[in-house]
Amino acid sequence: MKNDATPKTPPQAIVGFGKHDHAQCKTHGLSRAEAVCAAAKVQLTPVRRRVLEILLEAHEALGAYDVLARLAKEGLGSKPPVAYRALGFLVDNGLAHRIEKLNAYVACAHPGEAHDAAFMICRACGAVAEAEPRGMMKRTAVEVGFQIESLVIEAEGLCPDCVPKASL
Amino acid sequence: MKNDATPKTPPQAIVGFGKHDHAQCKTHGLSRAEAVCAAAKVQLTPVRRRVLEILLEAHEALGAYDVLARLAKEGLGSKPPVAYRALGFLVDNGLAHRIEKLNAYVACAHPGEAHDAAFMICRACGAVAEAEPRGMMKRTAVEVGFQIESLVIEAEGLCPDCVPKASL
DNA sequence: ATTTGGTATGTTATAACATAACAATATGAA
DNA sequence: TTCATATTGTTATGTTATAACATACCAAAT
Repeated sequence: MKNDATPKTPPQAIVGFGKHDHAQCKTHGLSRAEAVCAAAKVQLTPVRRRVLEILLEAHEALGAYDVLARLAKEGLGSKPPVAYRALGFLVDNGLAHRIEKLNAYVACAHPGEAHDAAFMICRACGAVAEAEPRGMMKRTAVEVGFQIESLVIEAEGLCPDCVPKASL
Repeated sequence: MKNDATPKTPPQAIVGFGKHDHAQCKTHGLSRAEAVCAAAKVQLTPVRRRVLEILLEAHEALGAYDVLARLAKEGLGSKPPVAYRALGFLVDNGLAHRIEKLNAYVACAHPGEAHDAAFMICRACGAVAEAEPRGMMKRTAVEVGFQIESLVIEAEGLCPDCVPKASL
């Protein structure tokens, strides 16, 4: 069943930069989240579920206060910790990622257990695409004896849609 | 403050995790900075020079307000913009890097023109080692047509000194 | 049925990080 | 000198984040 009555104007990808069926990636994301939470024996509560929906609906990375503003409009919480805790939960459970360069959050493209990710962030339109971080740093780390616990790889630049329009 | 759990005893590396001649890396960093600024026809003013010294002297990444506090003690400026401008100048000219995960700054290990870098950040002692970001994301980006302008690669974990002491 | 323990949420207050906007001053070139 | 530009100083505010504590809820143990 699909409830497509939510056309949020420009279709900017979370997974990639191309167009995609947004309603589908939202429903898919939610059902994956249900499964992940059930498997991990953690609760996808109304607030957490709604925050994930908000991220899935958004066409770009959202700041904690952006999320909070949306929650507040729906009476789901109005104070920073509410948003930060829900976002923290989603990140901890591999359902969302924090983009350090933007102090913002996006729904994970491959929900499952917590994992590293690499992002390509378009400075022009704000689109964020998730990529697989391959080896790279891992080798360097092993060489020097550094034990990687988490890895942030963030590229900023222009997405395929924006390259042609680039002024600078 | 942030990293007060840091044992101030051992000299922790900026370039790597091993010991090193700290006085030397400081004087070397400063002379490289002179050359870089001369070549780029930009001014290494007293404030900027002192901020670079502060970073070179520090044994860990410093927040802008940490830097500011040191400047203030010396009468070189006491308001946030002073520190942020100097740090911005150093980053823009490849003399320092911003560590997104920490909202903090370190002197660059290979001063020269602006360049990407990868960091290994020890969550236990705050030591930060700079590594060379090799290929990796670049290929993924080319494949999808993303034009990388800047890249952040940040690993967090335990440095070689802290692995043995690891409790968790 | 009550207590207890765990998880989640609500709230206050504040810490920590960052920049816009404008004034004052210094520096260098015409 | 005079103008233009770069830098610094300052005020005010904006933005992001968390500590600390209170309350609500549910489920298992007594």
